[in-house]
Amino acid sequence: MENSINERSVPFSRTRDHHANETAEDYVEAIADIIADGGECRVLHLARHFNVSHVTVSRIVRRLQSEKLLTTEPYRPIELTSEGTKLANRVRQRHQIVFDFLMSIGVDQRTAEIDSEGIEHHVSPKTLAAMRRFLKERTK
Amino acid sequence: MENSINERSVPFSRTRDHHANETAEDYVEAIADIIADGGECRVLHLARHFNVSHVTVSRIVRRLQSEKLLTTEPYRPIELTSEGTKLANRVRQRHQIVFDFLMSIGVDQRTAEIDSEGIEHHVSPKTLAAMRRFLKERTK
DNA sequence: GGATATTTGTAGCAATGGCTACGGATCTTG
DNA sequence: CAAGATCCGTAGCCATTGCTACAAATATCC
Repeated sequence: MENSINERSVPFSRTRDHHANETAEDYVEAIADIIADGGECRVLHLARHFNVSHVTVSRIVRRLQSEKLLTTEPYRPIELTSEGTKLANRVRQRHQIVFDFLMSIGVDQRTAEIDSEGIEHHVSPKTLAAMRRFLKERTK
Repeated sequence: MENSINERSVPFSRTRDHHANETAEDYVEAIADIIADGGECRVLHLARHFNVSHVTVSRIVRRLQSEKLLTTEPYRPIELTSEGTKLANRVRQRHQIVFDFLMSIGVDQRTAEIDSEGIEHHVSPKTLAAMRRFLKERTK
């Protein structure tokens, strides 16, 4: 795990690492959001958020802890490390831009919410910059 | 496998089926392209295309055959079924629109190629329609 | 036709992410 | 404080997609 927001430089580098990266991005983003909302983030919050069992969350949380993106203790809330927070901030920014961008080209809000979640992981810095430029032009 | 081009209607329905679907889409698209190019599609062509071992391709091809998207026999070329061809056509169209769309907002070709491959699987019909509208406006 | 090269299949391993079932920890509440 | 509810960890299953190593089939080339 390189903790880079987009490590692909070659087509179809579809490795397990890539998927694991997406999962990490989704999780730190969700954790940051949940903490921003309710104050603390528990396994069950994530399980509800992703609509998976608490067991799946538990295992992924353990992995992300070993990758130093978060800290937690058994039966305790989940916190992001500084590294995890940095990643979360980048991911949230990127997500927001992709969402705003989809809205700006006329996608309805519900669809923009769903699609931006899937699309965000595949938006390279260059494409993100293009979306940013587009939004800037629009608001003029 | 529902053979639908975008079955997500709820955020984070991140099931194994979803990933398997993406793989199926990538493979039928690649097979159609390879056949359109060189005439026949072998396991090794796909292995080179996706930059994975022939073993990985072999197993996935077997699965896609059981899903009736393609036909093949041991040591024989791979053919798409009518169902597989239909899916391939839809995927190729969608891919082309996403690629054209990225180019139209100022993304360089190389980046558009790479990002469109990842993004395409997450573009719902509604978002695709918005991209189509955008491209139509542009050419005016 | 037979040796060689290429291609493909099989066996078997690992990592990731789904799940249910069960049990233990923690919190809430009377 | 004890009982019940809630939350979470562990065990153990499956599917998918990576891999190497080895073996078999097919194609190629004298």
